[in-house]
Amino acid sequence: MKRAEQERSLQTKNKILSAALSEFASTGFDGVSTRAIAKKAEVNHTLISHHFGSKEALWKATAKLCFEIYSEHNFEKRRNMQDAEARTLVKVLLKDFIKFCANYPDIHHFLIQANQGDSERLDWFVENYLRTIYDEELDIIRRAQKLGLAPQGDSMHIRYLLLGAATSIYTFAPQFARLSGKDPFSDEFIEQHVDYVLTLFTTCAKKL
Amino acid sequence: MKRAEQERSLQTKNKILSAALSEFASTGFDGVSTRAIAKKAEVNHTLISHHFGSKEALWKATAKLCFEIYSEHNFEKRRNMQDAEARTLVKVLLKDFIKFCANYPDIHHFLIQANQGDSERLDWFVENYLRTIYDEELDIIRRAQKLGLAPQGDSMHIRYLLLGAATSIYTFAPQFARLSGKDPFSDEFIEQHVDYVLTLFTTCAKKL
DNA sequence: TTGATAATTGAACAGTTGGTTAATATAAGG
DNA sequence: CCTTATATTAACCAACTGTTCAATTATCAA
Repeated sequence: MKRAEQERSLQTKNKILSAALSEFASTGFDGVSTRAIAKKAEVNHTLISHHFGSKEALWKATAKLCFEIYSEHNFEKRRNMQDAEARTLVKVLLKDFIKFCANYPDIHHFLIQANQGDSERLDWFVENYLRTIYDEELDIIRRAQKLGLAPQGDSMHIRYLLLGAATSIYTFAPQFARLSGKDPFSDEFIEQHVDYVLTLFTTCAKKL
Repeated sequence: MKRAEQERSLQTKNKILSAALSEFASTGFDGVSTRAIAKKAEVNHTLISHHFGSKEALWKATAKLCFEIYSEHNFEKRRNMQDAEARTLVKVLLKDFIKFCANYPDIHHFLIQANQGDSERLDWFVENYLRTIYDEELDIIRRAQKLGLAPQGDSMHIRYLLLGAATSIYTFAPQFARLSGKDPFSDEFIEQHVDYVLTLFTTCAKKL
């Protein structure tokens, strides 16, 4: 008779996962040891093998976590907005996307590192999760384009322009902080950042 | 009686440096071994210690190389354009910046990794090179803003928007290639990319 | 050509670190 | 209480780390 998974187990797994996200994000798969992850998670390092089987499996679980955080975040917004006017809806979605980039920089870092590392892992990630996400995102971009809320052109290309504009200041957060003396993670800054990016894209669209 | 450095020595140093740039760019300082760099450079691994002294010193030499590539590239453009009309000059400078991002993605990756790694190394980099570069860049951005070639607002912030928009598709090049089936490094694509980014920024500026 | 110096090589050091496993101990559930 | 789930400890052992040193080869000034 199997026994249900204990609450305790879930907690350790979550501690490990969030440490893994942070570590994989900063140095990539090869740059991080499972021991370093365990240390950050304040957990015995053998528990990684025990709960996830292998480092590779932990990485995949972390990738899945990225996807879930993103999806959940997105889903909630959409549900709350389902009966809004199309124009308002799309604008809120764009705004929220930018805010998400600012609030969850580790997810973006994780993706960057995945693009530098082993190509089989990237293949797996693209086929299992990224393709789904991007299909949805391209849909939003296209709707934004029709409503004059994004520049015309290849929607995939526009997506990367938006992504880059939204994230670059966080990819270079330590550098930016040193050069400007500002804290890019403060609430006021994030609000201002959202305005900058949104203005850049929407006013450009109107003009075209 | 000291003897001049041999041509042979310069060649090995350059082989090591360009391998180091590529390796540090993809996995960062801690993620790469000097042996891996030497292998990529097709050079005996002890030559790194011999020519550069230490891994740390090699990293700094690589950082300097990034700066030099960038400066040289910039300097040449400006010299060729010095008697052009201000508007044309700034437009060419922006265009060239974007093209540079597309053509030298490793330099951008190197910077990304430097922002994830040890903070003392980043300090050193910022104070010795980055601050100089950014002063010049902000100057160009401000001139572009005055001429209506870039959106209004904090010039440092605008700079990061531009940087992100210009580089993101190359930061995610493997992913982008898988999702779109296109080669972002082809000449036609780069031309198109420059158009997208430049249009995004300049038309937005006009509107404001 | 030769002697001195620069450049390269191969071997080795002296640890550290890697992921994983197996045996043992503790906690929780039925 | 007894079984199962979870956590800990110890250990393996191969691979890798940055660096040093003596030995070799290449190059140039004299």
